[in-house]
Amino acid sequence: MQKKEEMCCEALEIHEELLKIVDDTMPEETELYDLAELFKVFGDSTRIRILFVLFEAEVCVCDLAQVLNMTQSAISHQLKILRQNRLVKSRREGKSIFYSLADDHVRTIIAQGREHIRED
Amino acid sequence: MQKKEEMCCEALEIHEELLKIVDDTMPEETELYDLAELFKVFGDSTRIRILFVLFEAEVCVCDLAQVLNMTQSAISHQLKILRQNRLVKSRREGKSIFYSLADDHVRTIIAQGREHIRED
DNA sequence: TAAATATATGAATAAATGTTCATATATAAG
DNA sequence: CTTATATATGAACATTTATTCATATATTTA
Repeated sequence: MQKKEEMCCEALEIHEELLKIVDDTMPEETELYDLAELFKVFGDSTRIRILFVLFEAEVCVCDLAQVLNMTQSAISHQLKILRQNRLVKSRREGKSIFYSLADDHVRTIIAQGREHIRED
Repeated sequence: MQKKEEMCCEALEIHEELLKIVDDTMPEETELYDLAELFKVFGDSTRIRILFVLFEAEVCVCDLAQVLNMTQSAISHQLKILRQNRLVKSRREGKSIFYSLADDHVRTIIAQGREHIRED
């Protein structure tokens, strides 16, 4: 018999079953961490703005900075985060480095987010 | 003629065109802010874990706390954020309050995130 | 080789965020 | 009406994070 402190809502059976289901379906600790890490990247309006620009064209750092009216340094720092999470890729052309979207998950994720906030 | 400081990458024409496109397609400031706000909610592994539990069942606060091995207070604080962003809804039943997913965007967004991190 | 341009990055600072602790609210039971 | 149970919440603290500033790296041009 369980101790009182370990019980909850007086619903012991449901609790046991829930534990089993969660144990079966909950992703590994590292995957949960990586998922949260990925969504953190989308959780900043500067990075969102960068992504919206890259939806339209391949753009160099200095154009991004000008279009978004931010310093080159701030943009570079954010591009590093986007790069590390494989949301964008880069390509050198002379002195400039051009950035573009890495894949289409970015578009899907942002599209779903927009749908959600539009539905109130 | 533009001043030198305002130029960039010596590619003036492309820059002008980019400005126009971005001006046409970039969402309003408030939408960008709301989007970032929404993704911030997904950017915490505790909230992600809560959502994974709610993928499987409607669960009361105290069961969530036990299953995730966290304090009731911590869970309640996070549920408030999930509620405020309409990712979960709640229903009272006696002394307990049961939480469930608000809609299916949550599943889609998380599924896309998982796909992204799995593709390296 | 030296100067100019484009980008990256480390350190510092200010702001945002998650958890804990104490406590408030709400419902049910005695 | 008093006590117990379930949940919510404000304040405090520690951690994370975005921007700025100064500077480093890399490429092109003179």
